Amino acid sequence: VRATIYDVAERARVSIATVSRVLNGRAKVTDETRARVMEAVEALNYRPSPVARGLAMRTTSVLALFHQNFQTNYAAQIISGAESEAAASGYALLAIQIEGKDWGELMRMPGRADGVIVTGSPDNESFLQALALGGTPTVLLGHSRQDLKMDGVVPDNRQGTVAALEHLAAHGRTRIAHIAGPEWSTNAIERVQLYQETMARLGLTVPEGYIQNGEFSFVGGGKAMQRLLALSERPDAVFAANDMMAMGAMQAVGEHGLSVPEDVAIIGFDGLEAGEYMTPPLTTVFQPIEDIGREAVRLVLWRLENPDAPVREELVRTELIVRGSCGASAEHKDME
Amino acid sequence: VRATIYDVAERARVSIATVSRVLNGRAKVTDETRARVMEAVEALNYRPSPVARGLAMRTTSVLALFHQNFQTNYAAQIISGAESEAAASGYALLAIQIEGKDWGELMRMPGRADGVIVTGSPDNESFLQALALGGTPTVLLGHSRQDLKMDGVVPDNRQGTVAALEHLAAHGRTRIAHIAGPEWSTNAIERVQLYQETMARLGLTVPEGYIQNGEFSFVGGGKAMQRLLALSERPDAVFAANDMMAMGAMQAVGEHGLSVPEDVAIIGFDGLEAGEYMTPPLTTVFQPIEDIGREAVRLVLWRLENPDAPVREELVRTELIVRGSCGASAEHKDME
DNA sequence: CTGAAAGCGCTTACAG
DNA sequence: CTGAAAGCGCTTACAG
Repeated sequence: VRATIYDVAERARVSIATVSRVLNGRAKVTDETRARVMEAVEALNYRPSPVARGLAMRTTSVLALFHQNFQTNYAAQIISGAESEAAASGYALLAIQIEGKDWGELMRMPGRADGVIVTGSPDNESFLQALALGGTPTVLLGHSRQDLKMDGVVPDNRQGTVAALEHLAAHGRTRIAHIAGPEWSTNAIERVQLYQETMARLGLTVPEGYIQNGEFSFVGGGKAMQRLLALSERPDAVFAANDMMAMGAMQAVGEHGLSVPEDVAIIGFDGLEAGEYMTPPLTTVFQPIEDIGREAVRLVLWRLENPDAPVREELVRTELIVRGSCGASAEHKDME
Repeated sequence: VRATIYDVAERARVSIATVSRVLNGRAKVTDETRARVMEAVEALNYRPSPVARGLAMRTTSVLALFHQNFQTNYAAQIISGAESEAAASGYALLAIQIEGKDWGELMRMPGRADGVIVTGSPDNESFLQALALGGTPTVLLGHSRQDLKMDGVVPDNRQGTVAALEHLAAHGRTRIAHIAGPEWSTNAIERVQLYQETMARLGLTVPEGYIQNGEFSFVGGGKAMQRLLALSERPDAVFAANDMMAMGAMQAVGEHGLSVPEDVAIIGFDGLEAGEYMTPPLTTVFQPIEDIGREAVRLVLWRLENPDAPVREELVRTELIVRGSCGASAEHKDME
């Protein structure tokens, strides 16, 4: 029932080629024919079929975003940033949750898009391999892959982790534990390594059980904290790989009859707005999540234009935001 | 560089029609030719082009989700639910933020999808009109539209609002104010109406200034609360149209030197996990947001199959969850 | 500046 | 069961 380019051409008494030209503004067209065509377009309420155009131009004007699960604040921010940036360049955003899909389902999606953004994930190596083989330009969130020619936008995990741990150490904490994120996140994995590395450099020991997995969730963070509190050598500080886990940990500390930051200082990662309103407010390593989503889109679009350029890895600044949960907010304010 | 159906046909020494048939399993094919085709498919790493298939079949296997802004927990849950449900039926989900796009940009998107889900919004009436005119099956979040033949999935705002207000009244609150959501949300608008209606039925007055807009955000809720606290007849309770605003309001009450629930009882709407961890925990009207997303997808898919069925409106249950912020959690527990 | 025609990569009657 | 051919709705050399 929708009008096609043929209907428009007929009404405007021109060829479909001309209709196409005035609509795309690529070639010279008489003002008069242009007017006739536009009149027909209006009258018939014509909208070109993106699908047909896609077939003809071998391009979809779609970008696909793959992420483990969208049901988090982090995902919401990535999607929001990516969608606005994509839209600004005329692209639509396909949102795809990796969780719950088998390999076959996943592999059906890239064909729908000109470019792909994937949460960096050692977990789905075979998916990345297939993606590389398929030739779809891909940017990773969390790392880059020289071997697969995939660009990446990665937060400065080193800077953030080091700042957090040094801050805790500077304020006298010595038994600093780590609540880690899930295996599928390269960011989470990198933060564990940086935690270990930095602890060693600071001359602090990492006793058995000081690294607990909290799966990036509030509940997981709480459980991880409970395990830490059950340790014989109870930690006096915790660095969590994201804010949700840090908040869960705070709550667990309270339920255990201890208090934050007196008994256990806590620092999270992300800089979620919600942390600001906890009691005490959550100290955190801020990363501009929405910007990371935007940057990822810019990177794929750039790669589309520069297929042969060397792999790029964009490092995004992180920043320690000292609030109440690390027990040093007053001093910090003086220092600023 | 990607193999096409022609490459496969050539290698398997059959026609492209046969390749198509074995891939879609629609017609009878000899086991032997099937094997040859599959071998070629594997060898060439062939994946049919969704775009070409789309053109030929006049279908995209894509659903589009329009929402004001994705940067909220609510949006994350809607997307997550909608995407899983869509994927389960072989559809991909296009995520589109209405905010920041002009009419022309918006209207380019429906052509990419077989069906559309839109956050109910009086604000973009002309968009809905155009959608109806275009003939794309559409389901609305928040209401339905008989006149435009659009189905809807709507939370039971009446049940939730009435339960919240009656609860507050039953516990002796008489000066109950309302923090409303933005104009673009039909849910927000309906909640205002139900607030007024229910207050009247309960014999409670709604003084000038007792309805303040908080734009569905934490900050907006805080500001709305400040305005309420500045009123000569200060409210002793607040019913907010969502949890983010309720949390912002809680924080504003604290900053004003008053306490929740003693001075001001607060009830939100949504049932976000975060509310559970506030101090005090937020009493709220729960609605199954993720399920609403799923249901919306089921509804469009159903409409695709039943173009001529009468308009359907799915009512989704809501439920008052009594926690600390309304000042009645102890009694309530006894009642259960 | 404008038109006729080929082509994008599939699906699906229509024959056989 | 299988193939030749038309068609889906566009874009874009190629002529004129």
